[in-house]
Amino acid sequence: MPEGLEAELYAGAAAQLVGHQIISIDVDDRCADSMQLATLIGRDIIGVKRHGKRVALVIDGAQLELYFAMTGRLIVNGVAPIPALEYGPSTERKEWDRLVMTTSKGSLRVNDPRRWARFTLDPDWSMLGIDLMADACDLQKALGEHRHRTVSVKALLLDQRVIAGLGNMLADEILFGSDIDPRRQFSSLTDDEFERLSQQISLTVSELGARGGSHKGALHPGLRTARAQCPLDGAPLQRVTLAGRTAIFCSQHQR
DNA sequence: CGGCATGTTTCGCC
DNA sequence: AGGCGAAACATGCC
Repeated sequence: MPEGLEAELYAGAAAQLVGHQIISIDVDDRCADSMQLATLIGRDIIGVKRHGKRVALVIDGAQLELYFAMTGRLIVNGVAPIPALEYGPSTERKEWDRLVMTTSKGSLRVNDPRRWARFTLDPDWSMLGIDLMADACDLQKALGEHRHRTVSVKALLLDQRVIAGLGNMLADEILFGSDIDPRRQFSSLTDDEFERLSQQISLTVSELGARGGSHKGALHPGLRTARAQCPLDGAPLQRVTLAGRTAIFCSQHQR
Protein backbone atom coordinates (compact mmCIF):
# COMPACT_ATOMS: atom_id res chain seq x y z
CA MET A 1 0.00 0.00 0.00
CA PRO A 2 0.28 2.96 -0.05
CA GLU A 3 2.54 4.32 2.58
CA GLY A 4 1.54 7.51 4.36
CA LEU A 5 2.20 9.68 1.30
CA GLU A 6 -0.07 7.60 -0.88
CA ALA A 7 -2.74 7.43 1.82
CA GLU A 8 -2.69 11.24 1.78
CA LEU A 9 -3.46 11.19 -1.96
CA TYR A 10 -6.27 8.73 -1.35
CA ALA A 11 -7.70 10.90 1.42
CA GLY A 12 -7.63 13.91 -0.88
CA ALA A 13 -9.51 12.03 -3.56
CA ALA A 14 -12.08 10.69 -1.11
CA ALA A 15 -12.73 14.25 0.04
CA GLN A 16 -14.56 14.82 -3.24
CA LEU A 17 -17.42 12.86 -1.73
CA VAL A 18 -17.86 15.07 1.31
CA GLY A 19 -21.42 16.35 1.37
CA HIS A 20 -22.75 13.34 -0.52
CA GLN A 21 -25.29 10.85 0.78
CA ILE A 22 -24.43 7.14 0.64
CA ILE A 23 -26.84 5.36 -1.68
CA SER A 24 -25.40 1.86 -1.85
CA ILE A 25 -22.51 -0.21 -0.57
CA ASP A 26 -21.36 -3.41 -2.22
CA VAL A 27 -18.55 -5.15 -0.40
CA ASP A 28 -16.55 -8.38 -0.59
CA ASP A 29 -17.54 -10.27 2.57
CA ARG A 30 -13.98 -11.38 3.11
CA CYS A 31 -12.87 -7.76 3.45
CA ALA A 32 -15.58 -6.43 5.73
CA ASP A 33 -18.74 -7.12 7.69
CA SER A 34 -21.30 -6.29 5.01
CA MET A 35 -24.20 -6.25 7.49
CA GLN A 36 -22.45 -3.55 9.51
CA LEU A 37 -21.61 -1.47 6.49
CA ALA A 38 -25.21 -1.67 5.31
CA THR A 39 -26.18 0.50 8.27
CA LEU A 40 -24.35 3.38 6.59
CA ILE A 41 -26.73 3.54 3.67
CA GLY A 42 -28.74 6.73 3.60
CA ARG A 43 -26.27 8.62 5.77
CA ASP A 44 -24.10 11.58 4.80
CA ILE A 45 -20.34 11.71 4.32
CA ILE A 46 -19.27 14.74 6.30
CA GLY A 47 -15.50 14.46 6.17
CA VAL A 48 -12.37 12.44 5.54
CA LYS A 49 -9.45 11.87 7.83
CA ARG A 50 -6.09 10.16 7.64
CA HIS A 51 -3.57 9.04 10.20
CA GLY A 52 -0.48 7.25 8.97
CA LYS A 53 -1.55 4.81 6.29
CA ARG A 54 -5.14 4.72 7.49
CA VAL A 55 -7.94 6.66 5.80
CA ALA A 56 -11.48 6.99 7.10
CA LEU A 57 -14.68 8.45 5.76
CA VAL A 58 -16.31 10.44 8.51
CA ILE A 59 -19.98 9.72 8.23
CA ASP A 60 -22.85 11.21 10.15
CA GLY A 61 -22.48 9.33 13.45
CA ALA A 62 -19.84 6.82 12.36
CA GLN A 63 -16.51 6.35 10.65
CA LEU A 64 -15.54 3.91 7.93
CA GLU A 65 -11.89 3.02 7.69
CA LEU A 66 -10.49 2.22 4.28
CA TYR A 67 -7.34 0.16 4.65
CA PHE A 68 -5.49 -0.63 1.44
CA ALA A 69 -2.77 -3.09 2.51
CA MET A 70 -0.16 -3.33 -0.27
CA THR A 71 -2.13 -3.47 -3.48
CA GLY A 72 -5.37 -1.66 -2.75
CA ARG A 73 -6.21 1.20 -5.11
CA LEU A 74 -8.82 3.85 -4.58
CA ILE A 75 -10.94 5.09 -7.45
CA VAL A 76 -13.19 8.10 -6.89
CA ASN A 77 -15.67 9.16 -9.53
CA GLY A 78 -13.88 6.88 -11.96
CA VAL A 79 -10.49 8.50 -11.40
CA ALA A 80 -7.59 6.81 -9.59
CA PRO A 81 -5.21 9.24 -7.84
CA ILE A 82 -2.59 6.51 -8.27
CA PRO A 83 -3.19 4.86 -11.67
CA ALA A 84 -0.90 1.88 -11.02
CA LEU A 85 0.84 0.97 -7.80
CA GLU A 86 4.46 -0.13 -7.75
CA TYR A 87 4.44 -3.90 -7.31
CA GLY A 88 0.74 -3.90 -8.16
CA PRO A 89 -0.94 -5.48 -11.17
CA SER A 90 -0.55 -3.84 -14.56
CA THR A 91 -4.23 -4.18 -15.38
CA GLU A 92 -7.45 -3.86 -13.43
CA ARG A 93 -10.21 -6.42 -13.21
CA LYS A 94 -13.77 -5.93 -12.12
CA GLU A 95 -13.62 -8.93 -9.80
CA TRP A 96 -10.90 -7.20 -7.79
CA ASP A 97 -13.35 -4.57 -6.62
CA ARG A 98 -13.63 -5.16 -2.87
CA LEU A 99 -15.76 -2.14 -2.04
CA VAL A 100 -18.09 -0.24 -4.32
CA MET A 101 -19.95 2.73 -2.88
CA THR A 102 -22.32 4.96 -4.75
CA THR A 103 -23.39 8.30 -3.40
CA SER A 104 -25.94 10.93 -4.36
CA LYS A 105 -23.41 12.63 -6.62
CA GLY A 106 -20.53 10.24 -7.13
CA SER A 107 -18.87 6.92 -6.47
CA LEU A 108 -15.93 5.34 -4.72
CA ARG A 109 -14.39 1.92 -5.03
CA VAL A 110 -11.38 0.01 -3.79
CA ASN A 111 -9.77 -2.41 -6.23
CA ASP A 112 -7.39 -4.93 -4.67
CA PRO A 113 -6.25 -8.10 -6.43
CA ARG A 114 -4.54 -9.45 -3.34
CA ARG A 115 -7.64 -9.06 -1.20
CA TRP A 116 -5.85 -7.74 1.84
CA ALA A 117 -7.92 -4.55 1.89
CA ARG A 118 -10.15 -4.10 4.94
CA PHE A 119 -13.13 -1.86 5.60
CA THR A 120 -13.81 -1.32 9.26
CA LEU A 121 -16.63 0.52 10.97
CA ASP A 122 -15.52 2.82 13.79
CA PRO A 123 -11.87 1.73 13.79
CA ASP A 124 -9.64 2.03 16.83
CA TRP A 125 -6.56 4.05 15.92
CA SER A 126 -5.34 4.48 19.48
CA MET A 127 -2.38 2.17 18.91
CA LEU A 128 -1.01 4.27 16.09
CA GLY A 129 1.98 6.47 16.80
CA ILE A 130 2.57 10.04 15.70
CA ASP A 131 1.74 10.78 12.08
CA LEU A 132 4.65 10.86 9.64
CA MET A 133 3.75 14.39 8.56
CA ALA A 134 3.88 15.76 12.08
CA ASP A 135 6.19 18.61 13.06
CA ALA A 136 9.87 17.60 13.09
CA CYS A 137 10.28 18.43 16.77
CA ASP A 138 7.31 16.30 17.74
CA LEU A 139 8.62 13.42 15.65
CA GLN A 140 11.95 13.59 17.42
CA LYS A 141 10.23 13.69 20.80
CA ALA A 142 8.16 10.62 19.92
CA LEU A 143 11.22 8.73 18.71
CA GLY A 144 13.08 9.66 21.85
CA GLU A 145 10.69 7.60 23.92
CA HIS A 146 12.07 4.48 22.27
CA ARG A 147 15.79 5.11 22.58
CA HIS A 148 16.27 2.05 24.77
CA ARG A 149 14.78 -0.32 22.20
CA THR A 150 17.11 -3.00 20.88
CA VAL A 151 15.27 -3.59 17.61
CA SER A 152 16.95 -2.66 14.37
CA VAL A 153 16.48 0.95 13.32
CA LYS A 154 14.64 -0.23 10.25
CA ALA A 155 12.15 -2.28 12.27
CA LEU A 156 11.56 0.66 14.58
CA LEU A 157 10.80 2.99 11.68
CA LEU A 158 8.32 0.45 10.32
CA ASP A 159 6.57 0.07 13.69
CA GLN A 160 3.25 1.89 13.24
CA ARG A 161 2.95 2.32 17.02
CA VAL A 162 6.04 4.53 16.94
CA ILE A 163 5.50 6.55 13.75
CA ALA A 164 2.37 5.91 11.73
CA GLY A 165 2.71 6.02 7.96
CA LEU A 166 6.29 5.02 7.23
CA GLY A 167 6.50 2.00 4.94
CA ASN A 168 9.30 -0.07 3.51
CA MET A 169 10.44 2.38 0.87
CA LEU A 170 10.24 5.52 3.01
CA ALA A 171 12.11 3.79 5.82
CA ASP A 172 14.92 2.80 3.44
CA GLU A 173 15.07 6.33 2.03
CA ILE A 174 15.25 7.86 5.50
CA LEU A 175 18.13 5.58 6.53
CA PHE A 176 19.89 6.19 3.23
CA GLY A 177 19.64 9.93 3.80
CA SER A 178 20.87 9.74 7.37
CA ASP A 179 23.84 7.47 6.55
CA ILE A 180 22.71 4.77 8.98
CA ASP A 181 22.87 1.02 8.44
CA PRO A 182 19.33 -0.37 8.77
CA ARG A 183 20.61 -3.33 10.80
CA ARG A 184 21.91 -1.16 13.64
CA GLN A 185 20.17 -1.56 16.96
CA PHE A 186 18.16 1.56 17.60
CA SER A 187 19.64 1.81 21.11
CA SER A 188 23.15 1.87 19.66
CA LEU A 189 22.70 5.16 17.83
CA THR A 190 24.81 8.02 19.10
CA ASP A 191 23.10 11.30 19.98
CA ASP A 192 24.37 12.69 16.71
CA GLU A 193 22.96 9.79 14.70
CA PHE A 194 19.68 9.93 16.55
CA GLU A 195 19.32 13.60 15.72
CA ARG A 196 20.28 13.07 12.09
CA LEU A 197 17.71 10.30 11.75
CA SER A 198 14.98 12.35 13.39
CA GLN A 199 15.60 15.31 11.10
CA GLN A 200 15.76 13.14 8.02
CA ILE A 201 12.25 11.81 8.51
CA SER A 202 10.62 15.17 7.85
CA LEU A 203 13.05 15.93 5.03
CA THR A 204 12.35 12.66 3.24
CA VAL A 205 8.61 12.82 3.79
CA SER A 206 8.27 16.36 2.48
CA GLU A 207 10.66 15.86 -0.41
CA LEU A 208 9.12 12.64 -1.68
CA GLY A 209 5.69 14.05 -1.04
CA ALA A 210 6.53 16.96 -3.34
CA ARG A 211 7.94 14.57 -5.93
CA GLY A 212 4.79 12.50 -5.95
CA GLY A 213 5.30 9.41 -3.81
CA SER A 214 7.33 6.94 -1.81
CA HIS A 215 8.78 5.47 -4.99
CA LYS A 216 10.46 8.71 -6.11
CA GLY A 217 13.50 8.53 -3.88
CA ALA A 218 17.18 7.74 -4.38
CA LEU A 219 16.45 4.03 -3.92
CA HIS A 220 13.62 3.95 -6.43
CA PRO A 221 12.10 0.60 -7.39
CA GLY A 222 14.46 0.23 -10.36
CA LEU A 223 17.36 -0.03 -7.95
CA ARG A 224 15.59 -2.31 -5.50
CA THR A 225 15.41 -5.38 -7.67
CA ALA A 226 18.54 -5.81 -9.75
CA ARG A 227 22.03 -5.67 -8.37
CA ALA A 228 22.47 -1.96 -8.36
CA GLN A 229 24.93 0.67 -7.26
CA CYS A 230 24.53 3.46 -4.78
CA PRO A 231 23.46 6.63 -6.65
CA LEU A 232 25.65 8.65 -4.28
CA ASP A 233 28.98 6.87 -4.28
CA GLY A 234 28.67 3.96 -6.70
CA ALA A 235 29.24 1.30 -4.06
CA PRO A 236 27.17 -1.87 -4.40
CA LEU A 237 23.76 -1.74 -2.77
CA GLN A 238 23.09 -4.44 -0.19
CA ARG A 239 19.88 -6.40 0.33
CA VAL A 240 19.02 -7.92 3.68
CA THR A 241 15.82 -9.08 5.32
CA LEU A 242 14.76 -7.13 8.39
CA ALA A 243 11.43 -7.24 10.17
CA GLY A 244 10.22 -9.52 7.41
CA ARG A 245 10.88 -6.96 4.69
CA THR A 246 13.69 -6.36 2.24
CA ALA A 247 16.00 -3.56 3.28
CA ILE A 248 18.15 -1.89 0.60
CA PHE A 249 21.14 0.16 1.67
CA CYS A 250 24.58 1.32 0.62
CA SER A 251 27.45 -0.74 2.01
CA GLN A 252 29.69 2.31 1.76
CA HIS A 253 28.07 5.34 3.32
CA GLN A 254 25.45 3.77 5.62
CA ARG A 255 27.19 2.76 8.82
C1' DC B 1 8.60 -21.69 -12.29
C1' DG B 2 10.56 -19.90 -7.84
C1' DG B 3 10.83 -16.02 -5.60
C1' DC B 4 9.45 -11.58 -4.54
C1' DA B 5 6.18 -7.57 -3.73
C1' DT B 6 4.60 0.48 -0.86
C1' DG B 7 1.61 -4.52 4.85
C1' DT B 8 -0.44 -6.11 9.37
C1' DT B 9 -1.47 -9.72 12.62
C1' DT B 10 -0.38 -13.78 15.05
C1' DC B 11 2.45 -17.18 17.06
C1' DG B 12 6.48 -18.96 19.37
C1' DC B 13 10.70 -18.26 21.66
C1' DC B 14 13.72 -16.05 24.60
C1' DA C 1 6.01 -10.07 31.11
C1' DG C 2 7.69 -7.95 27.33
C1' DG C 3 10.12 -7.74 23.22
C1' DC C 4 11.68 -9.68 19.04
C1' DG C 5 11.75 -12.52 14.60
C1' DA C 6 9.49 -15.38 11.51
C1' DA C 7 5.36 -17.18 9.56
C1' DA C 8 0.82 -16.56 7.75
C1' DC C 9 -2.31 -14.28 4.75
C1' DA C 10 -3.62 -14.01 -1.13
C1' DT C 11 -2.41 -13.22 -5.61
C1' DG C 12 0.00 -11.21 -9.60
C1' DC C 13 4.34 -10.43 -11.92
C1' DC C 14 9.23 -11.02 -13.50
